[in-house]
Amino acid sequence: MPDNGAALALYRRHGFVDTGEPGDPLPDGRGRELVLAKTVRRPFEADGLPGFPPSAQPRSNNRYVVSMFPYPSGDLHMGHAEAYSISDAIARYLRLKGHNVLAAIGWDSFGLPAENAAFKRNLSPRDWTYDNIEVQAEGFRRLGMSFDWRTRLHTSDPEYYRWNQWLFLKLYERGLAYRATAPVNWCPNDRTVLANEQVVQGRCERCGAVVGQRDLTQWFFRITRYAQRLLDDMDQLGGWPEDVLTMQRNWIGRSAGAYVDFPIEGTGQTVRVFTTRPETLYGATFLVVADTELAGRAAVNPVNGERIPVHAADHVVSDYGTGASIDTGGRPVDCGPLTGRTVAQARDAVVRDLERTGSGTAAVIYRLRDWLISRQRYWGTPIPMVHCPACGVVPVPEDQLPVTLPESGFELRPGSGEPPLATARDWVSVPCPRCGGPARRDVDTMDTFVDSSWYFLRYPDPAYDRGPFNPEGIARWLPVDDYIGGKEHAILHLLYARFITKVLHDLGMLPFDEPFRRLTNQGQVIMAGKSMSKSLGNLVDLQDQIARFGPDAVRVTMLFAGPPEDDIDWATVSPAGAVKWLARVRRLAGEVGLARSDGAGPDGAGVGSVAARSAVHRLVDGIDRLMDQRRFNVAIARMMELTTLLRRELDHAGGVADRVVREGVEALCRMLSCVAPFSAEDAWAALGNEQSVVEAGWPEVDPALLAVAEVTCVVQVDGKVRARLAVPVDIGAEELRSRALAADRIVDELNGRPPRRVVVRPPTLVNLIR
RNA sequence: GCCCCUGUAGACCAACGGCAGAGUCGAUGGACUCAAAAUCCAUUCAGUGUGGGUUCGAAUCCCACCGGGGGCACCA
Repeated sequence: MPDNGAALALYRRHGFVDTGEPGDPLPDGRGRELVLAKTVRRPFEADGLPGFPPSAQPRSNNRYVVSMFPYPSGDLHMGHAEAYSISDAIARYLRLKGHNVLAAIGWDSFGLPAENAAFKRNLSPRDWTYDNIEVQAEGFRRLGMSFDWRTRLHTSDPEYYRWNQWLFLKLYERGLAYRATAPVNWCPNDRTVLANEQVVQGRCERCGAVVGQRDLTQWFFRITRYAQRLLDDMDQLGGWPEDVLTMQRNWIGRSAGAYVDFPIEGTGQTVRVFTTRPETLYGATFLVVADTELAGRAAVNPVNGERIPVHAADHVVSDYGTGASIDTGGRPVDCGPLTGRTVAQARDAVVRDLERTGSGTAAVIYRLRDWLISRQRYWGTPIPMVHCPACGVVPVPEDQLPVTLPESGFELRPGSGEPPLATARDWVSVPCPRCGGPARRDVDTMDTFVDSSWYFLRYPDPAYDRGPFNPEGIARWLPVDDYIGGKEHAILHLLYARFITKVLHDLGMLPFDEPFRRLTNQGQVIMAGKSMSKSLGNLVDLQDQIARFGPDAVRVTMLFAGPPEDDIDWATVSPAGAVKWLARVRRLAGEVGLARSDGAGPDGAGVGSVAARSAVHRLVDGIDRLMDQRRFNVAIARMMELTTLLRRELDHAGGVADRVVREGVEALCRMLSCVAPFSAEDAWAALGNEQSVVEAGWPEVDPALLAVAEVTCVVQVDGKVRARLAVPVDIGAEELRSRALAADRIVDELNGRPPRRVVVRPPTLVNLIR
């Protein structure tokens, strides 16, 4: 624990005791949050779960919960705590509801930060990465995350990335991986390729030199071939937030229109233009091209033979559409022979005409670009290709995978401008798989988005060695029921994962073609309006918060702050408030548990009130629905309400031995275990239970108790409340109408004049309009 | 510039088109205490960004504007 006297005092006042490591003896038996870690861990680390590894469990009762896996940049931070508090609440809820749940964890452990850190501190990217993973794994245990640790995988393990290479070969076989020239950021001073995030305002992040562009031949995945399916299959994504779907739709950017060829006078050349508005071609005023070569000449409009000028402008992007555009001056359809037709008719007519004369064709284009996967980096998956002077580009045979990274004998930041792997001379030289002659390995590594586009398929059996994933595991768990992650991955990661899933589906390896049924976004944790990040400084330290308030209070604070997708400003929330609530629950459970062990509460005493019992059951039912809707903030508010209700009932009605109170406290502990596992476990044990609360199941609701016999009906006059009536819930419209009209206050109000209109909405509302 | 989301007490957030308040924090008062802390109880405060519209009835649906957040962008 950090030296923080005042906070620690608060923590102790609420009954928490710093008992050190789990397993240490209890000093006084009151608070034992930290000790309880061992209780909470047990079912998920040692005993195993039904249906894991893949067995005969039916898919129908299995639930697969995945949070976007972490990058091991250091210790866990506030953002991790939020994301995994959400996924853990879902996993624990589903377990209580009787599902077999696979809650997976792994690490996205390739990537540039490892290389940067290694270079700066002169150590190996591998050591830095795996040390951080251990720190994070321990952090997750401290937070009480109920992962099944047997899913654990690291994308930087050769056993994992060999399947990236396998995947690459499959895409290559199907014509979905190809080489093309593309520009990269190039720092002339460091003589190295830079990632976009290493370019700050056009300058190299490290040395400040102006970054230029350099053309390199690189590998691409042909995601554009799947553009239409990626768009169409969004119909299946009813469990996704609408705004994420909108973002993906915009990113794909489908445009339907036509290509039109404009002959350029005096050159014999034509310029091809894409337009979404072919019906406006009659009004074309000038042509705009990206390159300056043609400018100043005249183009001939193929629809009417008019001569129009050609301008050059740099706003025309050469790699979108055709690199040329047409300005129609916004002139309307009623030009030339199109007058009087609808836009759709005019469009069809123009396109037909263009196709007939051979000067154009209907076309659909997409904003989406192919996926450039080559990285001139070390800490990534080597691209499994060999360049042979005789045979050209040759794939590494599958049985020679994995192509492992060299451990030594290379430069991480070569001054020559080569990629790091190019300096691993021994590693690079390889006999050509085809002719056996001397050849060179591809010296680039893959974009880490490749790693993350299929990892969720491997979790059910991460040691599987006969393919990228175990088909039985797929049959038992996939697709992912609940996927949780930040909106910063709304486009690229999710689009790539959808793409790769479709490719694997087309390879006959997956029975589905959308990987994630339901997506929950979490917002960011910010501090006093400022976002936290490595570069800006982590304004709030997770470990410090845990030390001050305990893991449960941190989790509850995260979930209670608002809807999951909203940002949390840590300056506006109160972990101390969460501590108080958890302590209240524990006191309740302690008092009720003590009553039993003391033998207090003689039989027949404290049978409890029906009204209180009904209220408890209604709350449980409501919390169930709220959890199901992932509305944790409201669910927790209801749990707090239940806590208050039970306290009142205990103090002023039934007492400690009251059956309703006991039933309510037990239900509360079970539900609480979704969001505050340590405290719930503690309170559950205090009630005298031997088994873990996670095995207790979700509290049963008696439907008979949900019904309320009597409700308050509001009687309005001209929309203003004038009277309230206690009425039976099943009251009929006619009966309610006459009772409302007979109410004293209403009789006075109407003063003998009958209302013009009466709106009756049984059983809660009557509105009289004068 | 285009698209999406969002504006509710001092703060964070609730509210099937039907009584604006479930919950939390803060503040205030009380109980307990020699006193304080902790605990318990109670109270306070908004008419829902602004202006229109639809409706018997609008925080909720529609339109416009203003503020905040996000996505795309000289994208044809």
